[in-house]
Amino acid sequence: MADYLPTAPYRGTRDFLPAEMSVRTQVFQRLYDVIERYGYQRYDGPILEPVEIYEAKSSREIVEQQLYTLTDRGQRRLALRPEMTPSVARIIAGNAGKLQFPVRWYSHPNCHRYERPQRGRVREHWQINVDVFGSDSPACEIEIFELIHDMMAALKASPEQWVLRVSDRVLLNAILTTMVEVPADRIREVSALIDRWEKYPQDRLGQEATELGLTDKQFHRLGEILTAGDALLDELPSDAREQSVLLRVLDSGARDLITFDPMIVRGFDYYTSTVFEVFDTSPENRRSLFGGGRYSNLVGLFCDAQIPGIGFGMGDVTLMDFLGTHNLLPAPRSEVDVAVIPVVPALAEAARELARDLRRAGLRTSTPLESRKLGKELARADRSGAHVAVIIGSEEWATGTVTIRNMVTGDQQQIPASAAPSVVIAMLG
RNA sequence: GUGGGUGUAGCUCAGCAGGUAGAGCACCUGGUUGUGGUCCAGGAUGUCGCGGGUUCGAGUCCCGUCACUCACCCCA
Repeated sequence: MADYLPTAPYRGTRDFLPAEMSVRTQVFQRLYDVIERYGYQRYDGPILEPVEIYEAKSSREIVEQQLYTLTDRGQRRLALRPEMTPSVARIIAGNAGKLQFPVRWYSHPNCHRYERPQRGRVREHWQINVDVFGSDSPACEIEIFELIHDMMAALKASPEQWVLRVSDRVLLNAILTTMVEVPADRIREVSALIDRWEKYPQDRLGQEATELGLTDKQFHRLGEILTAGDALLDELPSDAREQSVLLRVLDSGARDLITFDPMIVRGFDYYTSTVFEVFDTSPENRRSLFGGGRYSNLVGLFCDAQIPGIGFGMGDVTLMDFLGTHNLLPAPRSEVDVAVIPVVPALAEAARELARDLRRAGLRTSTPLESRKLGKELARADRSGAHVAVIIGSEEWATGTVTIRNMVTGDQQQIPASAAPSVVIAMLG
């Protein structure tokens, strides 16, 4: 027996058959529509990038363990993009001279990371990226947060099904420095610990805090602060208040769009102030649907210009889990609206002729590729989701008429062939 | 990279004190030579993930391996 090649896609990647593709297309189209309504324009870039653009500012874990890398025939080190933000920063830097800032851009790239696949995580995912470049204004934050709310509304998600949690690294640093007295060289490690605060049990958190040099008193104080919620905002040091973009958002009318949560830190090194994530409130989906933040210096890797950016990524895997969990997935579209079926092979030409008229009227129309019995073709038409069948019989065709069958009710009528497009459209409406 | 669970028909799964492999759904044919979805009658389908071991005999026990899956790490 021959050894066949495997039919399963490479681990962590997915095939999308038409039914699933149809669902995805509908979901994504709703999101594109919302994003474009805010004036964001779509761009794209290469899936391959020089490794160096990730080494400087992504997370260490991604570069060291999750990057797909290769060397080209000219010994250049390349990577399959694990995320889009460094690419878009590169594109912005390379074209800064001809762009009118602030720039609003979005894209929908596939990104690759070498991970162990599990719920919400695969090796190739499709991530909608939305970014604003060239503005430090808190208006960027507010617009992005409003946009996220509109995207979720377009998916018919209700507000209690998800939560937008926001923090600010500048604020967090000030809190750690002044309120917990964390030494400057420990800020980053303590931040990473905070990122895991909800996942680890208290004793493990305490143990790691001790290893980082925190006293029991400092650890206790940290716990108080992280769980204080909005009350924390009232006891902030004044210099933190002045520096934080987020506090200006919280003082605005956009207050109700977000939940302030100092436990949001995020892993990417390039975030400089605002950071945020969207979570499903349903417990089986524990990973974030959106993740993003403000990055002041990323474009600086590529040029002298100081062009700040803010944006987020939204992954298809966690999104589809969310929609599935809350029963928000749209139904796949049918293959066709109408099937034209000749009763005998000799009428195949007539069927194609009529199908041509139906297609010109905008109807998605099929004709049989194989000559089979009428019953077989009707069954096929039914399974393809066609709501209407047009049956072409010999005597009828000779007199210029066809039979129209409503596939849902089974009702049939004879009509002039020339009236078929309008009659079918009326039946579908 | 670390740990747990699962691999039997196209799909969902049953099978177990080790004794020659099953159900439902789907599929095919006919009843209906110009009528699908219902109904009736019949039918096809498996290297029981792979390799080795124990045994008279292994889907069932043991070892290894691969795949899938869940969790950790990290992140969409």
